[in-house]
Amino acid sequence: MSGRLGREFYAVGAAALAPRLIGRVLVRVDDHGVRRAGRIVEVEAYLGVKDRASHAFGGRRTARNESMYGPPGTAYVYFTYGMHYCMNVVCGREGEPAAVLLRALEPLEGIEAMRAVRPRARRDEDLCNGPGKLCAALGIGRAENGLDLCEDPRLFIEEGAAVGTRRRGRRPRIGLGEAGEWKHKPLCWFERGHRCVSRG
DNA sequence: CGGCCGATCAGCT
DNA sequence: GCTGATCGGCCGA
Repeated sequence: MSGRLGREFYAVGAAALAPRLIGRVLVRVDDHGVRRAGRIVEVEAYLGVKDRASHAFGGRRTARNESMYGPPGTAYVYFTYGMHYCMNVVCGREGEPAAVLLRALEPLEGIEAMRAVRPRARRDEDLCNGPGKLCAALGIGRAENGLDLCEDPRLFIEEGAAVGTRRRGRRPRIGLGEAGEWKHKPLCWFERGHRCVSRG
């Protein structure tokens, strides 16, 4: 049993936090008190107002991305493509909208509960190998947007075991449109060779 | 395995 | 009216 990550862990820039999240464990305690958890194996950093690929580019602030402006350790969950949710961990200083997108998990606990809500995923490694999939599997949606990962009993991240540099890969972020120079910056980190990474 | 496409809505022009 | 930090079904090689 390992402890919950605290405020100071999240109070760094997105490019510093992102690789440190690899190997940690995202925990969701659902309405029935059932724990669903997964080891973080793929993340992306969104650096803030200067990052053209970020929802907060240029200081953009709307109802959707409001939680990006909250304190470090806030969950930023947004709705996209008319049907999927994606979860970010807000980081840096409060008021500066930086965040790390959680892209893939290795399912560890509550796998039956995950299967129940994602019946089409045949193999365990297909339950959480994408940002929309992991939110669906863990039951993370609109109601979880803005939760404080440092305090809330329903959603938090445990220390787990950080993955060392040798076992980490790094590449450009996935799924961006034309974000200029920002499209190609290597701001996606993943655990090398892990079967649950969304793309090799 | 890779490419195309539809689902469906918030935000922007 | 178009695009998107996506997914899964269907198609062809």
